[in-house]
Amino acid sequence: MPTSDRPPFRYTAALASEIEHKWQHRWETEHTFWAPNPVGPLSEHFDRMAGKPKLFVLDMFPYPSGSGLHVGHPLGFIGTDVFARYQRMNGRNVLHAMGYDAFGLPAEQYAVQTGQHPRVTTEANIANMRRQMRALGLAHDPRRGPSTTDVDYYRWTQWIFLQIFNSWYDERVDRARPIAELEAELASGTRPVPDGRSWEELEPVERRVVVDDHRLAYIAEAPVNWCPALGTVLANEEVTADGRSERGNHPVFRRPLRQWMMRITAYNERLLADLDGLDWTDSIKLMQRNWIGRSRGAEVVFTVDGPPEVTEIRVFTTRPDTLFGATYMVLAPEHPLVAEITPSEWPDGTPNEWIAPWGTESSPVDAVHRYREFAASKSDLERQLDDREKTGVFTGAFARNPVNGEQVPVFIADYVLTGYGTGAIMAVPAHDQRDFEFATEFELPIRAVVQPSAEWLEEQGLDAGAATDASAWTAAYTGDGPLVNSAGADASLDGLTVADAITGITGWLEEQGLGFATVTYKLRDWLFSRQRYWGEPFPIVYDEDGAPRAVPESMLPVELPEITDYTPRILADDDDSVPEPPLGRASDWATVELDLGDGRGVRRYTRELNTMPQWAGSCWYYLRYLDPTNQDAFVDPEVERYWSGGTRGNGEPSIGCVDLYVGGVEHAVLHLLYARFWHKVLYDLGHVSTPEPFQRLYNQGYIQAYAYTDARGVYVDASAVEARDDGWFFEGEPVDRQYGKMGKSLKNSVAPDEIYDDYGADTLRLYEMFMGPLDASRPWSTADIVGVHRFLQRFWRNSVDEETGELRVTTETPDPETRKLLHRTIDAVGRDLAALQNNTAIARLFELNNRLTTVVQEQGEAPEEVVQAMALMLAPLAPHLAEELWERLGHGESLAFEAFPVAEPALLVDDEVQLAVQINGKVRARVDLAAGLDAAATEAAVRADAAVAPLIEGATVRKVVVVPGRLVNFVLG
RNA sequence: GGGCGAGUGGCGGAAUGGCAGACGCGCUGGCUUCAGGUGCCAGUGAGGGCAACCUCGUGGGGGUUCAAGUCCCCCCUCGCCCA
Repeated sequence: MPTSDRPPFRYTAALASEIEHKWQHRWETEHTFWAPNPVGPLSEHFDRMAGKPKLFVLDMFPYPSGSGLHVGHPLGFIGTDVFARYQRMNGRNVLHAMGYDAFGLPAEQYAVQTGQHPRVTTEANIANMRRQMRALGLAHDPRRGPSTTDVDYYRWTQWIFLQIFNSWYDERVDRARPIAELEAELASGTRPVPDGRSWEELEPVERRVVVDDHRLAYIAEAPVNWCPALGTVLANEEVTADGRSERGNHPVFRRPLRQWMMRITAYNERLLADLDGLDWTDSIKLMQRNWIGRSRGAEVVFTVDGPPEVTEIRVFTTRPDTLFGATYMVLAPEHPLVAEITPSEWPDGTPNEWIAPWGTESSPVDAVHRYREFAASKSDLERQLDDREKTGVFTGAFARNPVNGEQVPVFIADYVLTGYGTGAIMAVPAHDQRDFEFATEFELPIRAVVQPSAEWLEEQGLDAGAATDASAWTAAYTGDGPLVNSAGADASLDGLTVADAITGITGWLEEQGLGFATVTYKLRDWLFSRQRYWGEPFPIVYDEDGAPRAVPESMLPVELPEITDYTPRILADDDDSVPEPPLGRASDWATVELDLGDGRGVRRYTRELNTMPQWAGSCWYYLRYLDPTNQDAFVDPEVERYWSGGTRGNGEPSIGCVDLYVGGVEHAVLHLLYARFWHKVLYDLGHVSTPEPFQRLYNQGYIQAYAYTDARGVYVDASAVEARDDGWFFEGEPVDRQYGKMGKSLKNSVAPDEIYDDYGADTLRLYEMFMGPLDASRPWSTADIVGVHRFLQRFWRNSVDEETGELRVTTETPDPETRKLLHRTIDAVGRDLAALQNNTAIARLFELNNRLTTVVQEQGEAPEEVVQAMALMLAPLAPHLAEELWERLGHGESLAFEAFPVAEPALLVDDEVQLAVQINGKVRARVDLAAGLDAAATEAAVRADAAVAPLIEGATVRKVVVVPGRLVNFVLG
């Protein structure tokens, strides 16, 4: 509310709001940011884009939360908007849009509590977020904002699932192929049936099993993380290190269940190799590589003697060189051979401590059973914690070490995981820390086979005698050294280095048929089903033979049925509880009569009752942005080709679809890995034209905020805390200050709406971009906003009379100094915006505006040349104010497509430069010289300078370093 | 424990190996048609000096270099990822 003293046309929150609403409305009604496709329904005005290169800018898909946006959320959105607007002014056809990743637990949990259908909550949340986004002035194409929960969207999620389901990975050509081609190869005999029989011999059901075993989406009985409280299974990544659910912190149990899996591991090598062609930071690439976890090693065959027959146990080891040091073996508790090798009686002389923790009175079978139950209560992550006490139990079986025929006891222990390697290890306690701890716990022999360095022995306080005798060691030695104690009847490794020993023993094992070199990966197949309601239904039905059958594409979408109770249920209230998916209660829907078009006519089927995980919808949304209204395809191939590929920053061809992808580092692994995997499948099947989804990835930082706790440790409303010299106070009481993520729980959220009310959206945008580099996290400070607001206010005042609202610009040429600064600013701002360095671009604009303020004070008017260029430079950052000034300057059209100003090169060079003159590296004088002098002329001129001459007079100049245009350093002797 | 990244005024942050602290907040002083948070101008790393200037200064210690916030080694602290 303007008070009497406030000029009527001052740039206040009220005026900003008026301008912002006006332009948001104009952009919407004039379709300013509609990015035309080359063909199809969204191709209107494509001719205007003829010859312009495309640019696809993408933000990570937001989840529409019930509490709406706080000021931390839009940081990346503003960053991409500034970049997109800048590139639009540089002549690119820019696609920038925003959809919603709207399936997921919060809406469903709210539904469980209130009975409100998740769709109602979800749509209200989306509407609220759209309103908040629109108020930010983001230049999105509003036609391209799907939600994963739209039936028209998840229809295509289901379609992609079917593509994956109907594919297999052909190792021979290293790509996915349609499953029909596999069937043809099996039928023709080009490809043998795995069990050696011929295709003709197989019953139809058996044929299905063979084929289903190859599919990229398949059903498997697998140990999963079952979370009864959430009523669903979780992916490993959704379970914390202490065995609880990441969401809600509920206990999680290991449990074998029939689940949908995605064969992402088929793509291990390509997911690794293709990272090389992406413009991602090294740290993100490293995280992906670590997650895939490729390691070379050898598979070695150990044998367990008798009854009834010899059993082979395959172990994977990265250290086959230490084979002579293997003094026991460990199988994962879930290993399928455990039951087979476990005898009914303990062998004579079994040490008590091997079985004691699980009951000395028991038989091996009992002990193994009890231990397995114990292990099932632990998550994979928990089981791998180094500092955990090692637990395990002796199975009663002994295996034979292939290199020396030694008998070694076989244990099961939860530090060995089924999913990694072969689920079995040879334990070399002397050279593996976990094995060492286990061996110490169970008093197993520890045999040194790699001689430690003298340095290590000294650190451990051991004498030289301990080099080949590990009995006194207190830790495993994992370094390099000559092999010792490693001679058998047929092979000796003694004296070799670790690397040579690995090569040597691997070769020997291969010759003997006892092992071979191999590679394993940490990455495992992706658990793809959830026992939830609010997700995409699988387009899968089962008939009486139990095999999954695809719902034909023509019958998509398979819509979510209406139900009234969303509560997860457990069918039995004990350890063997089985999840009952909520969809099981939609009995009309769960059983269906269909003609699958397979020639068998209408039959009765039951539907898959699980739903897809939230990752599914976010795996491909960027592709739907390209062609969101297409009813015949998930994206038109021509449209996809148009927006994909292109040129990288370094001029090389792009292998990705999206040119710039901005989002938080928390998605560094899972989302990016899953999306890359789906994209590669689609690529193999010919549905997309690039092998990768995201060419350039940029991780924005976070806006964090201070939070305050009172004497009880309870968070208090941060906005009501006042800072005094002696600390922070809430309602007069002292409080403690902490620093953390902005959010409801810390009571430190600031809503963008508050900032619009006090300053306007342009100020908020500018502040978020100015407060630091986009990739750094920094604290929010509402008090600092006034700085950028003042800048906008001053620029406005420099251009528009605050009393009359009239423009106050002159067409006269600005003075030379001002022009020079203008062109330097243009040069710097252009470079900064292109490099996403919006903070320094804004600082340059401040400097130019400060100059402009002086000019206006002196002359009463602003040079139009400067105002016009500044409006254009400000357009990506504070678009509403820029548009308003542009219009007042007499332009009829939006400046969204105006060319960004270009600096005149002549004005970027100085005719005179100031050089620093250093004596022994310290600045002692400054000298003004004509620009462009070479080193010799510079030195001569500097020596001749009156201020410099006395500094070097009489001294011996040992060396002179001249950096023309910058400095001269005299090194005196 | 391993890997990656970061540490610069009271605060947010600038600096192709070349004059540290751009720009903004805050603070100090002043101006105004002003009671008041968002008007305007100037000053503002620390210490010293009336001054021009001088000394010190980018987490700590060493090194490379004519020259180091920047490169190398060790250490400390924080963050993230992995174990």
